[in-house]
Amino acid sequence: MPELPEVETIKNKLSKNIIGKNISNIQILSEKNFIGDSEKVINKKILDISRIGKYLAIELSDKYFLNIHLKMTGQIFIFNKNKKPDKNTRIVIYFSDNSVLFFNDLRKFGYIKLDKEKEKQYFIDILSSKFTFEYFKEKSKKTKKPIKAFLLDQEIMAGLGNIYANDALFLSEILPMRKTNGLTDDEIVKLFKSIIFVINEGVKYGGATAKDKGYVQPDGEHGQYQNYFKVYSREGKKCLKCGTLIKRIKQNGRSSFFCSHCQK
DNA sequence: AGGGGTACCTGCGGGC
DNA sequence: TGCCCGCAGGTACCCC
Repeated sequence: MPELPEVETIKNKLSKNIIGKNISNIQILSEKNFIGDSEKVINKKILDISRIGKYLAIELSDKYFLNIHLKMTGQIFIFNKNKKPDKNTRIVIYFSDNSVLFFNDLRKFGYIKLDKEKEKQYFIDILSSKFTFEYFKEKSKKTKKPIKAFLLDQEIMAGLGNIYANDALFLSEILPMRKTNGLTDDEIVKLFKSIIFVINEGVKYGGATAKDKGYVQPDGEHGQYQNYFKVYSREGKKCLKCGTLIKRIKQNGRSSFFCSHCQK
């Protein structure tokens, strides 16, 4: 579920809520969703929270990190200690001030991993200064696969998922099945700008909350970017620019949405 | 090497 | 109503 804007929103809200707290206990309700020795987190203090791509890293005292990936349906909530786990609660972290962190995940793909270092620090995060136009252009010239797959490759640029990749292609008027190294220089410019734009819009609206079981913020608030989708999930609806009906195809097992008139 | 397909899970909604 | 199928915001792993 969550892409860069969703994870960024979670990071920002968590920062306000849990930095400085001490962990008093942890309860693992689903073994596969916690990796590492969970006992080691007890009595650690939360020092900082950072994000790279779709990964969250909670820095603990004694140089430990809780690396978190939410995959499709992971959620993080902060409640007071009276809140009872529900059927999707996989991990509960108790703080000494009587608040709790819930890790909920319907599909159980996500995880919290205790490690001695942050994950994927080599990633080029889209909101970082390392993600430059020169870098983007150089990578695109060397890539033969379809542009949609290129945008989703976290090793190239970290943060885009299916929603924002589709919307960035729509804004730059490029069809998702085009070969990456076949794009013109002008298209590369437009695409780079569109990526930055949609990611920032996603952050501005607090991410996209589209379904009951999907992404919500740690305080239960919903994101609003779903009200600003450009093509994503709009199959059969009118293109916002020209009125042509939006089409959907499958690429590498994922849906791609596009306007066959506006996108070339 | 790089690309595609599948696996990992659960639940929802549509068609018959 | 019930069953079967496709679908879901992600990525690791296998195979060619």
